[in-house]
Amino acid sequence: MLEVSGAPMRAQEIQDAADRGAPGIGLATVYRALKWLIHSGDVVLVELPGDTPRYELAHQHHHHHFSCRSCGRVFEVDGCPGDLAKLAPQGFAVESHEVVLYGRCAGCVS
Amino acid sequence: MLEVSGAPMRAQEIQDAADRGAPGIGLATVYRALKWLIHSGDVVLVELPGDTPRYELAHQHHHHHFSCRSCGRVFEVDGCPGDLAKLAPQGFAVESHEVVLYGRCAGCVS
DNA sequence: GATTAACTGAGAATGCATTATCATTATCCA
DNA sequence: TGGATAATGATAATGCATTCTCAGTTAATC
Repeated sequence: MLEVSGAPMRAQEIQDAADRGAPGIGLATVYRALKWLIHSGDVVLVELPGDTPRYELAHQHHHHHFSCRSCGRVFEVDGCPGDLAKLAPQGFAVESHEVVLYGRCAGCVS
Repeated sequence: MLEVSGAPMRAQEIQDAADRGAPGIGLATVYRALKWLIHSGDVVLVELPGDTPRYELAHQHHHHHFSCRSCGRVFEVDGCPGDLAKLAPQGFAVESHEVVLYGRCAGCVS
């Protein structure tokens, strides 16, 4: 009933996609569905610096994101630099981290 | 004329600080000054996921940020995990990256 | 000191994502 | 089929950072 592509989508993009399958879907309905899905843990809010909020299917595995400066699309990145706790100053307790890569995606590099 | 602490500050915080030194400073003036300073390269806009924009003095050295979940303050972190280009999928060109650590700062850990 | 130009602060206006409102429509069950 | 209840869509309202507006003030020039 709610199609979420592999990449994090903006609420507006989700509405567009939903509207393509079932014309007449309102933004309010999209937000209502997102509210549920986030609450149930099926969807996760993804906020990248300087970008409007996006939503993606909740994955079990830890991952990060790649933002293409050319086309604006956001991709998931499986790898992780690993232990970043040692970067923090003495006495700081690191509980989690976010990594965002910027550059050009395969489609925009060529 | 514009005092910027070691940590990235919100526009509102900058106004508060400026107002303390020279009462009557308006937000408009703060934004006008920021516009200049950013344009001249002396100040950099720092956007952390899910947080309101902050501004910090432009440093030459590459660094990242630590956001304290307890007190909300943001600190600079000198270290860097290094080469993150290998995390991206085949064919993706990584040009830069952002790393944000979350946890508790020294003051909030104790 | 008078005139002009540049700057300032207060508050209105804007843009945007999100939420609330509410009349309408679909669903369910007797 | 009818009536109660829940879901929906359009749109207005909200909250927020930021920009615009404009009258008043300061600074600069002659």
